[in-house]
Amino acid sequence: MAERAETGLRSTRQRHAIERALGAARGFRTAQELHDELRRDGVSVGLTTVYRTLQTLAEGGAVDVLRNGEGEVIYRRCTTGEHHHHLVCRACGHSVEVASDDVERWAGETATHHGFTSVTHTAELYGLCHSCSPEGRPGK
Amino acid sequence: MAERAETGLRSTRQRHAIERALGAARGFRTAQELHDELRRDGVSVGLTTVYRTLQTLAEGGAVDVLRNGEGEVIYRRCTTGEHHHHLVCRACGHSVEVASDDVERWAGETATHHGFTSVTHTAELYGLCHSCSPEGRPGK
DNA sequence: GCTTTATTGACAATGATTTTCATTTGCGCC
DNA sequence: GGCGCAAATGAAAATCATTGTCAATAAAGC
Repeated sequence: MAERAETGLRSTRQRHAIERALGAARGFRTAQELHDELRRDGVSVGLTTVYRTLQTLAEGGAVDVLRNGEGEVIYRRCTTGEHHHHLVCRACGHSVEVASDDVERWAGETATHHGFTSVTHTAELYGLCHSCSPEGRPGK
Repeated sequence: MAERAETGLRSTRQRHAIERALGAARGFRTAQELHDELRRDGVSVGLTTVYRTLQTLAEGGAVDVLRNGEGEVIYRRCTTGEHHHHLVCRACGHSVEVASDDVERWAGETATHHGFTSVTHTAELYGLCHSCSPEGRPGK
């Protein structure tokens, strides 16, 4: 349940294709988008396999996992392993990736203070990007 | 599409019940949890109606909408004032409310830096409370 | 080349949310 | 107080992303 890194894990055509597609993508992709792109590329891979492979990669820390505004799971190849959060525009969906050492520290300290372990956290910012902001008018 | 406040909108038993339940709830609720609580309260309201009413309230800005870690939509009565975050135990569901000035400041600064306005944020911590922690064994 | 066993993938199943549509019911009006 | 219509309700069916099932396939090691 926690030992898998080198145990099994065969090198298959499908896994390579999925990793390549993920690497080629600049941003986040849903499993289905990735599946479509592979099909478009002429690579035949089952949707189930895409889902499963992405999960496996995510467990191994090879990809970042989060959710888009609609609750769908989205994946991205892990950029140097450091994790960050997102600032999303409520109006147009535009998103910016932001670092957040402060939040990481806060999460860790708060959890420890309350005796929690194995802590993960979510922190998303929602607002109106400058293109969507009604200038000079404070929202709501 | 933006004019509805007084147009239609009848005052029904169901809508009142849902609003009351939301007000009584301390934190976020999924539509289904709310539905269960209403049933438990002896109030008969259709699940469909709960979903629809929550959507309507959300559109009107009366409730905050976000998603829990599993991608489910969760609602909370809009408390534009003070807010806090939650540290939730993954295993038993126990939750602790935590203040977080650091996060508030980070959210504000980050948003401003990127030109966003009307920013709100969510920050939830998920972990294992000390009762559920496998002592001495790091998770996963 | 052969065996073992992880992997694959078509299909069924799940579960939250939405849609459909016939019935009910606020609410303004007479 | 009674009518009528559009909004609201809700049970059941439809969606849709995701997960489970399981027989067939194909790496890796011998």
